[in-house]
Amino acid sequence: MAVTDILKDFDDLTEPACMDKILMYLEELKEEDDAFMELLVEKLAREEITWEQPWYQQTNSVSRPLKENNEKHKETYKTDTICKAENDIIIKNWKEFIHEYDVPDKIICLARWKNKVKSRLPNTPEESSRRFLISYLARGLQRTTFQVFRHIQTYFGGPVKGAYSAEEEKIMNVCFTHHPNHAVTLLSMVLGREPRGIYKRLQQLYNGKPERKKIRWTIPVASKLLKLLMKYTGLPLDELKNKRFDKEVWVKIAEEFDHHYIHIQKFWYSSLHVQLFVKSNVKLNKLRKKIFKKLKLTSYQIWSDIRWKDVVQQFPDGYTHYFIYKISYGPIHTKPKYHKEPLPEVLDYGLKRLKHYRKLRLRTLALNKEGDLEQVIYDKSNNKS
DNA sequence: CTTTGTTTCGGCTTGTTTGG
DNA sequence: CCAAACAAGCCGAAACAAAG
Repeated sequence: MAVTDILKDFDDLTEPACMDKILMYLEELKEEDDAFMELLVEKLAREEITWEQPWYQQTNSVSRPLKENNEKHKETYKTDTICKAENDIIIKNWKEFIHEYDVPDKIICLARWKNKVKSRLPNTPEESSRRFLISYLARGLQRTTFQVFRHIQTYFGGPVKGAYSAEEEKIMNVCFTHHPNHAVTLLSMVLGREPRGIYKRLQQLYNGKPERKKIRWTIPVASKLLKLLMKYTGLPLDELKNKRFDKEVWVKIAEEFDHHYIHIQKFWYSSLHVQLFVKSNVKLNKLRKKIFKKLKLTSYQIWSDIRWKDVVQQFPDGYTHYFIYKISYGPIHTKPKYHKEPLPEVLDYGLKRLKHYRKLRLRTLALNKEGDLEQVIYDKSNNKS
C-alpha cells in the first residue's frame, strides 16, 4: 500500500479507525526493517573488520559523534555536508556489500531501523552488525562512521522532500490528535521525511502561526537598523564587517522593528552588509558571470555541492556568502531539476539567461555627516567591478 | 554515575512562494 | 521581475531513556 492511500477511504478524519490504519502501515514498515536487521545479524554477527581503518572510524559507536581528541592525530576528517561524490562512494560500497553478502537492496531499512527493544550494548549482535555495515559503507571516505550513519539516516531514511502534500497534511493531523507524544517519530517513518519539519508543524499546532508581516527596507529604515546595530554592539561601522552577533543583539533590535529577528538578520547579511562594505561600482550581471565562471572551474558536481562560504573567499572583502548565493540563484532556479543536473549545464543555463536580465548595479551606501545612510553615486570614470 | 542509542530542538542555511 | 517572507532541510548538542 502507498502512503498516500492510507486515508483514502475515510471522509471523517476524527474516526479512531484512521489512526489504526496509520499504525497498521507503520507496523508493516517496522516488520520490514526488523526482517532486514535479522538477516543482517545472521550474515554479520561473526564478521570482523579486516580492512585498514583511519583512527576516526575506529569507534565502537556509530550513533554518537566522535569525541574530540584528534590533537594527537595528523589525519583529520571533513566536517562539511557530505557531497554528491561522497554519496556516490557510499552507494558504490552499498552495492558491493549487498552483492558480497547477498542482502536485499533496501538501504532504507538500515536508515529507519531503531534500536528500541534490543540491548544497546555495543557488542550485542544488532549493534555490532550495524557497526560493521556502516564501517563498510564508510570505506574510502574521509568521514567518521557517525557522519556516515547520520547521512544514511537523513538521506535514505527521509527521501521525501519539498512541500507537504494534502494527503500528508491529513496524516499528520490524525497523528497529532491521536498520538501527540510519539507523533514525530511515527510520522517521520510513515511519511519518509526528516523529523525536524514535523516538529515545526506540531509546534505551530500548539502555538499558532505568526502572522505574515513585511518590511520595506528603504534607506531610512536601513539607517535605523545600522544605528541600532552599532548601539547594541558598541562597535563603529567598520568593525561590523564580517562579524557575527549574539542572538540577544538581534532580538533587541527586532523588538524595535516589531519583526522577527531572523528576517532582520537575513537582511543584514544578504543585502546591507554588502551595500556598506563593498567599495566599488559593481555591475551585478558581470559579477554573476564571474561567479558562474569560477564555479565552472571547481569540482562541485551538482548545485547543492556548492559551499558558498568557500566561494565567497574568492571575492573581495565585503561580500557575504548569502549574497553570492542569492544573486546566483536568480538566473538558474527556473531550470527544471537544477538540483540534480550536472553543475556545468546549470551554469551554462544561467549564463544564457543573464543576457535577458536587467542591467543593474549594486547600490552602495555610506554614512553621511548627519550619521544617516546615503547612496554612494559613482561616476562613469570610476567604472570598475 | 557511565555509556550508548534515541528524541528533541535551537540556530542557522537552503529552497520556494508571495505580492508589489 | 525583484524583495522579502515563508517553508523545509541540515547540523550539532542537550535532554531523555535504558542498561551496566
